[in-house]
Amino acid sequence: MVLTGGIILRAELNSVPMSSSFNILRKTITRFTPFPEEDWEMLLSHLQIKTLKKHDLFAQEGKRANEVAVVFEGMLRQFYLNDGEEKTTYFYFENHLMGAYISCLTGKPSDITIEALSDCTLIVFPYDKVNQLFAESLAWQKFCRYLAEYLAMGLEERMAGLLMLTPEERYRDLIAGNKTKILERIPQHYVANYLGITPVSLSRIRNRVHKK
Amino acid sequence: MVLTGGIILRAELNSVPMSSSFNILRKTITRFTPFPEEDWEMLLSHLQIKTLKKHDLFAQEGKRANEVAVVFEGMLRQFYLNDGEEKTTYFYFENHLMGAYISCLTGKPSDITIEALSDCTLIVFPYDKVNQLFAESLAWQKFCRYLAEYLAMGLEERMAGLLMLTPEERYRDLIAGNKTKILERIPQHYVANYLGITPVSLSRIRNRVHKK
DNA sequence: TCAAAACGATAACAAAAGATAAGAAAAACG
DNA sequence: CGTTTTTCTTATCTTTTGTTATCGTTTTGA
Repeated sequence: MVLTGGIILRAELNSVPMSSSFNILRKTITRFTPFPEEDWEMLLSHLQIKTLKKHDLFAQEGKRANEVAVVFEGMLRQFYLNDGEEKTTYFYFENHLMGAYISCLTGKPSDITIEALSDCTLIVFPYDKVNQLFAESLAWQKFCRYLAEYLAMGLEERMAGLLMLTPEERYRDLIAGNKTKILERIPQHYVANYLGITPVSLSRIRNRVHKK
Repeated sequence: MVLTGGIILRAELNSVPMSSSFNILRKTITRFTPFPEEDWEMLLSHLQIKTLKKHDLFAQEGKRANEVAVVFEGMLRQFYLNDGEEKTTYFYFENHLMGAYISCLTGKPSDITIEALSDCTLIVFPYDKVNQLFAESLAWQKFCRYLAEYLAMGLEERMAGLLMLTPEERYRDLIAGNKTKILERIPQHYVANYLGITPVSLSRIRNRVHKK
C-alpha cells in the first residue's frame, strides 16, 4: 500500500534553494499541462511561504479551509476527531500537495484537522481566490483535473487495500514501500490508525513480522 | 456510509423516455459547468446506447478499458480478482457514471471487472476519442475536473468509514442510507465484500442488528 | 536538569471475525 | 415443472483483534 496522503509534486523540491522552489513548482505544473507565462505570473503573485512549528495546525476541524500548500520541508498528519479520539488517516511529506481539499472544494467546514509532526515550511496559496482567478484558464482546469484524478487513483488503491488485505498484509505493504526511514520517525499509534487497527494490535503484528 | 461506486448524475434519468435521456445528460453536465451548443453536438454524436444481459461484462480485468457509461437502467458490480476470488468493491445503479475509469485515464490494463447484476441499458461514449476531441474545451475540462473531485470525495468518505467504523457500524450506516430496497436485491456476499468482511460475518451481524 | 507526559511492548481476558462444514431455502435454468 | 446451483443461516473451532492495565523507556517542556 502506498502513502496516498497527497500528491507528490516533485522529488527534488527539497534539495534546492528555497528561492528556486517556485520555479520547480512551475515545472511540475507544466508537466501536467502547458501553463502560459501570464498564468504563471498571476499564480506566482499568490504563492506564499508559510512556516509551522511542530504541533501547529494547518487546518482545523469545524473551520472552513481555504489554503492549499506544497510541503517544502517537514511532515504533517491529518486526522478526524471521533468521540474526542484522534484518528490519523493521512501523512504528508515533502513535495506533497496538502490541504483540507474537500473543505476548499465544498466551502463547508472541514471534517479533518492537519497538524505539523515537525517544523514545516510550506508553499501556500489561497484556494478560492486562485481558483476564481483561473476559472476561465484551460491550463488551470486541466491541472486541477489531473490533481483530482491522481488523488482519486490513490484513494481507490488505498480503499482496495483496506477491503482486501489483512492488517498484517497492509503493514507489510507499508514497510515494503517505505524506501526511506520516514515511517520509523512517526509515532506508532498514528501508523496504527492509518492502517485501520489499534496501536496494541500493530505492536503485536510488528512482533510477528519482525521476529522471524 | 454511502454507496460511492459512481457519480449520480440525475435521479430522474430513468423515469423519462429514452429519447430524451440525452438531453437530461446534457442538463446534468450543464449543472456542473456551462456547456456550449457546439460542444454538446459533438459529444452527442459519440454517445451510444448499449445493452447488457445479466452476467455480461462491461469491463474486464487485464483488458484496457476505454468506455465510460451512464447507467440508464439496471445495476452492476465492480470487483477485483484476488487469488481467483472475486472481491466486490462497488455497485453501480441507475444514473451513476460508470466505467473502469482508472484504466481509461492511465491507458493501462484494468485491475477491475464490471459485471451486470441485471439486464442493463447504458449510455456509452469512448473515453479517449471524446477526451482528445475536447482537449481544448474549457467546459469539458471543468466537467471532468468536477467529476474527479466528486469521485475523490466519495472515496475519501468511504475510506474514512473503513478506517474508523466497525463492520457492524458500517452495515448500520449502509442500511440507514439505503432509502430504496435495492440492497435487498443484491446477493449478500457481494455486500459483505463491499463492507470488507466475509459473508458469514455479515450474516452474524445481520442477526445481531435485526433481532432486537 | 528533572519531573511529567508520551510512547511502545506485553499480558490477560473478552469480543469479534475468519475458516469450514452442514443444511435449508431460494433462485436459476433447462 | 423438477433438478441443479446459488444463496443464506447456523454451528463449531481457531485466529485475530479490541480492551484494559502494567511497566520500562524515551521524549518533552518548564
